[in-house]
Amino acid sequence: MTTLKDVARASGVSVMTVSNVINGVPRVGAATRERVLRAIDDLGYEVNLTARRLRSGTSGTVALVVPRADHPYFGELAAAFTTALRATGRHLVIEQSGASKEGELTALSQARLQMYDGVLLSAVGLQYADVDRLQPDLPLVLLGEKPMPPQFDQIQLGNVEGARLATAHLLARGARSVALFGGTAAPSDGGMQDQRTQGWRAAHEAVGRTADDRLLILDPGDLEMAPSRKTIRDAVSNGLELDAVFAITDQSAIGVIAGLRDLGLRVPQDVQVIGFDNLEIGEHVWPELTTIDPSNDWLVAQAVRLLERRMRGDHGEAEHLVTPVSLVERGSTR
Amino acid sequence: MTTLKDVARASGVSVMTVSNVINGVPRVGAATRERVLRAIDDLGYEVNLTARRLRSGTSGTVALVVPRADHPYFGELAAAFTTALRATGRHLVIEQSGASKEGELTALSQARLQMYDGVLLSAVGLQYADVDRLQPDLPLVLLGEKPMPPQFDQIQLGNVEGARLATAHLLARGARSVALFGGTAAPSDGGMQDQRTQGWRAAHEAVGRTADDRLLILDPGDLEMAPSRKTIRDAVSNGLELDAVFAITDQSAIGVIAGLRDLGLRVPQDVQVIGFDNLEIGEHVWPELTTIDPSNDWLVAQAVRLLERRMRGDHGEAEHLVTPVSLVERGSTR
DNA sequence: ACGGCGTGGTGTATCGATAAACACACCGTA
DNA sequence: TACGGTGTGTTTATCGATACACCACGCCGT
Repeated sequence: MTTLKDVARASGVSVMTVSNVINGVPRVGAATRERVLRAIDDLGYEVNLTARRLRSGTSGTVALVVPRADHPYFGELAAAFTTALRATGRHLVIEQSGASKEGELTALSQARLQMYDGVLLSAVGLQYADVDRLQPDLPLVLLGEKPMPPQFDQIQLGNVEGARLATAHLLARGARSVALFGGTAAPSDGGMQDQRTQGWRAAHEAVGRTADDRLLILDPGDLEMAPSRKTIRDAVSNGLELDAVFAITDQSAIGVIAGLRDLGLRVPQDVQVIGFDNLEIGEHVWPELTTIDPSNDWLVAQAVRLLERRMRGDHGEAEHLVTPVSLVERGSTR
Repeated sequence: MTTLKDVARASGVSVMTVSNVINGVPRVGAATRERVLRAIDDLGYEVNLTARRLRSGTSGTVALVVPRADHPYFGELAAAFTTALRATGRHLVIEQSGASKEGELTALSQARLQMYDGVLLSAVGLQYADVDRLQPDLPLVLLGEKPMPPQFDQIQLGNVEGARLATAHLLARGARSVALFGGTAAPSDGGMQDQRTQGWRAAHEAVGRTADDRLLILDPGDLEMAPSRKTIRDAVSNGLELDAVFAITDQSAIGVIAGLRDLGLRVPQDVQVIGFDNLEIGEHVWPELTTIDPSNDWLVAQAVRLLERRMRGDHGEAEHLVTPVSLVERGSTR
């Protein structure tokens, strides 16, 4: 590998001058600059970023900590962040936390280790207190789904509002028994599933009804398609009567639709289904999936903006944002 | 940030001794080691990987260069690699090349820049000669879909065989006009699309027929769902007669199925459809997608194995592997 | 003639970790 | 007493890039 020293020797100047040429420092004469540039070209020199990083104390890399990288929602998120960060010349490294507190803490400690310039943390297992203990100067944006310490920037999806919108849509379309797929029985950590459950209840109350807890179907395991499919099938076979399902994620909604089809039920004629996330795939499955759009692009743009601000050293007031949500009506509801 | 120096000062020894304790070098007395470990604990010291990297000349990261990170196939690939590499303590960075030669060359030059320990390159735009020029000691595994210089390790999907299998399946199920969606008119770069087109032709010849070039529908743009859907719709509306489609990827197959449905055609009764990639989603859409399984897990495992070998400095003969493929029969074919 | 100043460029120390050579006390043995 | 070996630590140099202080030189005005 060729280094500054090689270039310096080849062009008969000091390493410092070469460094200055590379960084566009104006105290280099035109002739010298010419000579150095030619040498750089001849030798095919490229800066060693590791060295530059050590010197500057930055890494040019941002970590995205997610529970599972292979879930389509996080896949789309990761791709969007990769693109958004490239515009600022930074790289994204994905850390999988396995949705556990330990995994997330490890990732954060790794974060210091790797000298990431910033961290985007999709907190699932971490609690308020865990995050509260973190050094407050770490450029960290919480994509948290639950209440988190105010000293950190934070962007939440409009979970309650989105779930309310979804449920209200089903009710408005004549549904009488709106099951909630993937909810939580009792509010526990205030996380995403809690919030969407809350929206489901709120929508019922808004029309003077009460959500029926027997229609609350618990998360069958990471909300993946295959277990979701089996779970809804078992629930309905066991006599659960429903004419609509609000599935807490698009991924599980696709599983739910598959499960209903296994039973010979038609969507939306027999059972209406609505999801949450607005995955690209939802537009092309059959029936096309009605869903809630959580404005992911907006979330990504804001997260990058906030992170850039922190990475520039701004220690101003933390921002707490909630994404706008909207209903995307397609064929899986009437 | 606390450094070795701080720990050394706190425990009254030299930095080198601290370093030795951390790295388990056995030339440290038990009492001293105790003292140092306590200091490390007290100060919450963690090694600075950037410095270690500069010193050791490695980076602990591997780059995966793909055309588009947001395509589900590459998403699944990236997640699988992230997991596989974590087992060896390494990180994955995803570089998007935009499927262009320039993008891929930039990524490779970046690769040197970033001092990646290795590169997994899904070559689309690069030609034989471009890759041939690369320094042969770069730990590089080509996930290339086309013929590449023999000095590099290379894993190809069983494209020809898979496409043959897919087409043969359709023919065996009584299809008379098997369209190829996303093929290439004339072999150009020997890439994935050429190879799968070749398999489509081969399957026809194997049963004494000749593939009809009017049934060859060109790639409408990155094989994404929305353009695929529109393209198949236009083709059929314009009078193209077909009773089966081999879509070159699952992603486009899902678009094709949606497009056919737009026209009121039933899958598989009116038109059978088969894909290629065995994406997880294919199992849960309706009709469930018949497809070719390219053994992705096998590919990932082999790629990591080969890369590890190179990163260990092995300069032995390069391996050229082809993944085994198999037919996954589901509901989109009869 | 001489101090002052701008231009162009060079040494030196530093970021944090580590390999390799070196220092030194202590022991047994000839 | 002299000498080699062993067990523990320390010093020095280095990875490659860069911040900062400093220096050489020519030109100016007084």
